[in-house]
Amino acid sequence: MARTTDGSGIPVPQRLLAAATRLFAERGYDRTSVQEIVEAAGVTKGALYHYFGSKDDLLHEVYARVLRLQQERLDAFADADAPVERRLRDAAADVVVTTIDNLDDASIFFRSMHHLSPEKDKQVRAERRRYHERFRALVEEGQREGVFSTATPADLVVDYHFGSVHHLSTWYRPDGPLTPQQVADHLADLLLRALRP
Amino acid sequence: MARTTDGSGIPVPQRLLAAATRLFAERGYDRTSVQEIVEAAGVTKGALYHYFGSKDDLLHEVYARVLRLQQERLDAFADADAPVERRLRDAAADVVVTTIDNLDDASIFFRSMHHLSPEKDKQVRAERRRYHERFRALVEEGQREGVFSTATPADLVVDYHFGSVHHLSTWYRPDGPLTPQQVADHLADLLLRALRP
DNA sequence: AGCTCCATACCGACCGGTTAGTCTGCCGAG
DNA sequence: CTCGGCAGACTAACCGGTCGGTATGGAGCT
Repeated sequence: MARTTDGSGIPVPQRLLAAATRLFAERGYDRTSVQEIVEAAGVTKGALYHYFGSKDDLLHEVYARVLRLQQERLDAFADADAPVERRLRDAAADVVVTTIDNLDDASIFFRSMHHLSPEKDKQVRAERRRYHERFRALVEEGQREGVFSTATPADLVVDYHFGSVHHLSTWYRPDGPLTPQQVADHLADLLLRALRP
Repeated sequence: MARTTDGSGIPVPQRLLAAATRLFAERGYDRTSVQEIVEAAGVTKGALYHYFGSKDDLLHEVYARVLRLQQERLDAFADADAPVERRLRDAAADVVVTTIDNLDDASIFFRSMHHLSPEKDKQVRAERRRYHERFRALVEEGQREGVFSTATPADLVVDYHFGSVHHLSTWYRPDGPLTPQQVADHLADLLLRALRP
């Protein structure tokens, strides 16, 4: 067992990351002190600065984890063997579901980007761009095939949809009337309906 | 002349508000010190605390200004004498244009809500809710008349559209290829296309 | 016209409190 | 004996907000 765990069996770095995620989402990055993070994780500052270089590093880790997950899932849906309208719909719905499943991550993502150091900000933006472009490629593919309207530039269509995803952390409440899957279906529907030729 | 102005002729309170708006949008509320604000406005702390009760007050003023403007414009469009699809379209496009025209306000609005004191937060949420409901009423009206699809709950439609408005401050750049009006037309188009029965 | 008086507008040194990050050293495992 | 893993006291830098003081212009009286 050793010193990397307490009674819970979860290693210290992960406990710190989990505590930071929750607190960043709750109070925001600046309003969360490292003291609060280490207390929530049941350790002290020594432990935090043993594993992470700075408070900023912690935030970056949250971003890296989210981006990795979303990119993997998007790639899987985009590479599937199905008509493009089906692949886009599945991808659009999936990002809604996974975003709702990780609403804390989403709040942090969209509210705290500007707290990253310039280099980390650059790195995150680059990865987001890759994600955006993969998604856009799906729209463009459908437009070339004639199954999607070309009235709106693909870039704008992607931003339109991700605006709504972004917005989820503002209004979605787990105790509301709609399940994550229902919301996802509706939002994917709206996207596909807007794209009808 | 007197002491309420410097060479620019703009009164001190407005200079403070303008400086705060720019800085809050640039670096975020917490990363902006009152010292920086007063320096940008060309005064000292004494002046700031003479006109405003707290730093928080300054933020609240920004919100109040934005909310008032948007609500007035929405009411004007919603009350117009025209078919509902036209009124919704105009309102949807207008909020995009005015948001782009005040991108700083928009960044602050969506990124710094949680920095407001509980009471002010409550007040802002209440006004936003009124705005949301006015917009939703337009969608519902069209749905009742049969000119809009009822496949998606009106609430979700409104959140879908405002997600994209919210998102503008993330990606829109004045030096990009699209004018504010062009973006507005496209986004309003997407909304109306998604609502076709 | 001149003088007094006071409200308004603003200055800037100062205070209590908080923060991210550092550093020394202990402890248990191998 | 050594070394990763961590504890926790410490520091230097700020930060929001306060407060006594100063300058200015106009109202009221004579």
